[in-house]
Amino acid sequence: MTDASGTAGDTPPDTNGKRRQIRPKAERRQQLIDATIRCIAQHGLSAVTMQMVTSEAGLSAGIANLHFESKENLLRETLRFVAQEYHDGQIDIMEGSRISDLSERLDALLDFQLGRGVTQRQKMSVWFAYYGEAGARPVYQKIVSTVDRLAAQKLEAFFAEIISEGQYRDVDSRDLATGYSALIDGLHLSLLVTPRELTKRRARSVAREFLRRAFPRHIR
Amino acid sequence: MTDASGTAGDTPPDTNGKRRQIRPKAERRQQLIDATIRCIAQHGLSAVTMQMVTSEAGLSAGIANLHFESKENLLRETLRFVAQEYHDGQIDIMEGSRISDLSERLDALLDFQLGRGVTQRQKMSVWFAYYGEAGARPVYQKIVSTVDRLAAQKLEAFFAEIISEGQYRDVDSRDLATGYSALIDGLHLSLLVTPRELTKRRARSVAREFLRRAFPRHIR
DNA sequence: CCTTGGAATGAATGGTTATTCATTCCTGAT
DNA sequence: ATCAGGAATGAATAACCATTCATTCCAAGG
Repeated sequence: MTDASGTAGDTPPDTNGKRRQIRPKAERRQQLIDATIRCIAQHGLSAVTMQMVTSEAGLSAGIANLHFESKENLLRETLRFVAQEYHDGQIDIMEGSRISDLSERLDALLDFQLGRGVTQRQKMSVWFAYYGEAGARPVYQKIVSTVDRLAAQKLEAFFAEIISEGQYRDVDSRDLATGYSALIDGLHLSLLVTPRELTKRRARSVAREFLRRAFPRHIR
Repeated sequence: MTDASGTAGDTPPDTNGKRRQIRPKAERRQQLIDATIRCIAQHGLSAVTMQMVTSEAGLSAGIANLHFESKENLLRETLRFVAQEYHDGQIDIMEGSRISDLSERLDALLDFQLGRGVTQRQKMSVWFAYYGEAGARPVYQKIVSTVDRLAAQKLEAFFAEIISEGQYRDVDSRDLATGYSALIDGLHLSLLVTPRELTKRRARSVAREFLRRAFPRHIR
């Protein structure tokens, strides 16, 4: 739970309090990105310092600048990584060569979006920390937009398939995809900000109801 | 448009470049909160400095500490104000002694939530800036929770009225209220982060579709 | 076993920022 | 008109933080 990254693999026993380790550039970068995610989740984006990140990574002060050149760069790359991870996961399910049945694929998507991996406080915190700054930072907007657009298109195409298979009338795949995405984002937000009012279980049930009203013959 | 506060009234001609003005404490506080909102919207929460706020307010450097004691306090009060403003507006409509017809009241709610006042970039930016930090700041969570809970209850009661009037089956007012709130939040988020992909007009249509599927005899 | 390229370190630097407080000077009361 | 209270100012201060770079020392190739 304390070390929850799905990417950096095992943190080797950092019991080696002294010995200096030399590792490949890519690995160090990922290590620092993972540490940044944890710091943002724990202290908030606006409170994150380089000290905090490097010490969380168990490394020395100057190393983040060595591998990322600047703090801004590190934060940018961290956002890119989180955004990419989320959207890759979604797209993987939607392209769904893995699951052919559309109903099952819908379920899998829901599982992914409101399941363990994504709704971990860590990831959600990071997600919304950047959203919060995006209003004032075109750079962040662009990263999210780029990656979002593709996922939105895939979702629309996926919904179009379902509409066609189910012969649903009076449903526009684009509007529905927009609505569904917004709903999921909003549920993530509630889970993050008011966890007392909304359990994950209920969030899933709410999202499922949305889908059931749109695609009654594909859900339940 | 540049001075969009609904509360602080007119900024008097600050053409008086020199003369020192003494004003009631409450007025100065509001003036500083308004300036803070503008600063957050323009530069992002993490970039806001006291200098920035006080100079945006056209006042001297030390004044924010004089009236709010600390930066943290100023930010906290600013969040409280924005949250209060949003939820008061919502509740005002939902209690709706003003509009007796339920369909019309639904429309009014939608207008408020996705209309000019709320979806101004300024307000949305502030809103999500705080949400972003909320994951790491119990204080923010508490402010939002407190004010949110009441609005959620009112919305649920409002939906229950509609369900009763329309004899809708298979609809749970609580889940529907949760879903609708989440949808609106998510749409605000899209309008903020990816405005290119979503116009206000379409956001309203998406939200309306949600309501129409739940309450077909009350919408359109 | 050397040697060497360059990864990692961490103390030093310079810039930024919240906060303080001695001073100024409105303004309402007398 | 005068005065006292206290609101507002803004220069000074101390803390903090990103970034630099001289130095250290690992590890791969000879």
